[in-house]
Amino acid sequence: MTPQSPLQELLNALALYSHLPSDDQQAVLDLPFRVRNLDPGAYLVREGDQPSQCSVLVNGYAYRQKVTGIGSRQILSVCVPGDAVDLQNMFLSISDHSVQMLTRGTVADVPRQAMQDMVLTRPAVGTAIIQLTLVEASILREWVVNVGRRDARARIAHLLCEFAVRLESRNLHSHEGFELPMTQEQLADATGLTSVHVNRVLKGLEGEGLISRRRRHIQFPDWRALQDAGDFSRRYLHLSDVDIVGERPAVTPNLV
Amino acid sequence: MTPQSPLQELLNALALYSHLPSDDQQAVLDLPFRVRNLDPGAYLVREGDQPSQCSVLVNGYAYRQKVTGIGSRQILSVCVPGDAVDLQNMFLSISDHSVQMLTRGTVADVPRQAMQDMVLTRPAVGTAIIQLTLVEASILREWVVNVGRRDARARIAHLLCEFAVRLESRNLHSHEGFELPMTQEQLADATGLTSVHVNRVLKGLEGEGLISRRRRHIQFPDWRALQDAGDFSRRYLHLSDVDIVGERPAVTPNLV
DNA sequence: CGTACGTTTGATCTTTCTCAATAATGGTGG
DNA sequence: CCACCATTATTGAGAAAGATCAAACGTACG
Repeated sequence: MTPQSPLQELLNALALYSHLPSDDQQAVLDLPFRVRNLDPGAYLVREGDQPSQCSVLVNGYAYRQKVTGIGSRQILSVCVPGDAVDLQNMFLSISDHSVQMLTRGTVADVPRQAMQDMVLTRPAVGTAIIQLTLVEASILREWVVNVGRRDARARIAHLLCEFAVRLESRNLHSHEGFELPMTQEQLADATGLTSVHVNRVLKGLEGEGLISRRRRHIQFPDWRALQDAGDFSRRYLHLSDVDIVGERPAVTPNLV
Repeated sequence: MTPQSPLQELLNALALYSHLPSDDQQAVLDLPFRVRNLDPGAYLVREGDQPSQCSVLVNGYAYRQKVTGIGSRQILSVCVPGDAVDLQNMFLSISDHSVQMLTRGTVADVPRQAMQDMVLTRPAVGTAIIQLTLVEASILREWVVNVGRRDARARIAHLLCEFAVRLESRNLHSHEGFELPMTQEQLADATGLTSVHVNRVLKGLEGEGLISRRRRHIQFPDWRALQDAGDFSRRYLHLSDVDIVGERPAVTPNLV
């Protein structure tokens, strides 16, 4: 509603894991940046690049990706608004993967040096950024498990659960379900399957009453059953173990 | 040869990615710690734990691991001497995965607070630790690709290549090859395969002349061909893009 | 209105898993 | 030093999940 800095989203993301003192918050908002509007498929970073800025996703979705020697693609994670897309590149010079827009959207480019200075001189911000990075690593570990040790049905169900909870934790979707910003082929590349098989699995889940679909809009008529099918537990998202000890069901009231 | 602090290994690991001023080096060596000897299979951290110390692997090997609801195990990474096993737990309270010893070995437990203070008050150490964490994340991304988009033969070949290069970069094995510290079942859990199939693939690689084996000792008669089979490029290990720009073939003279 | 992209469906083929059994190997106690 | 036991490695045969190939169908958009 109210006009706000594009970097407000970044602040929200950081606030998920730590409380930032208000001068640190201000420092984040005062970061220099330049805004860009991007189309689906546009690259934010390319594998091998040595980027001089750190892009923050302001709105829209993006994904991390790597391509094998024989040309198949693996999607490594989906970035949501507020994600700092290449923290990696702040401390490692050469990017080891690519980041592309999934939907149309906007990013704010922050000079690498400014971001780095802030992380190193403001312990609270540094802690928050490290926490974000560690949560991303935790999600990555869960993806290894998903792709390595679950069958197709569980992989898809797990991905849908993860996405729903992550969106919910950032207040990006309503109880009604959400708009999945990916094609079935992208879903396949995220789960290590083929698009043909993804299609069949989705139909299967729909037939079982675990999801319902109208185009890419997904709803969860039986959230509990979907979690079971996907062997999903939100623990690895670390949504409530930094500030608050124990469960905090209020975060996703309608999904518990 | 010379008696040295158990934390020397940690320092070596940090030095791989940054040059540390000598007072920072000393600060690392001055960290308080307690040493423990552990048998294979011993847990360093359990999923769900809230550990109060950060363990550094001094010698031997360990692995990160998660178990799915139906009981299958996925190995997420192999830790080598010098790895700080739970940096995660320094900034996130609840561990999202387990770490177990692969071989007999020793760890040095550093109090969480001491480690955290050092990271936050010494920018050079903080930078080095963040770099280590980011390289681990990069390796994790490559594992997602490996498990998600490569066939069995490539997965095994890739794993062998990665392990060889990582050991080499820390001077932990000779040109002759190395002692693989894993059973075929653990290899299977690392690659999302079954031990039966791992066995067949290993025999296949041996038959093709890409590796040779005497028990768990692996040699590489045709290193180039093995890399090709595994679609392996060491770029994602970030071994030479922090301090030094461009390739530095000296790191693994016999493996290039 | 047509074109491009995404989805859906069917038929067939491969890779990898499962189940089962046998053979090495290393460690241990006598 | 040797016999025994628990692990680990190896091999075979059959089953299954998912891939591949091919085609038709929708839908959005210029």
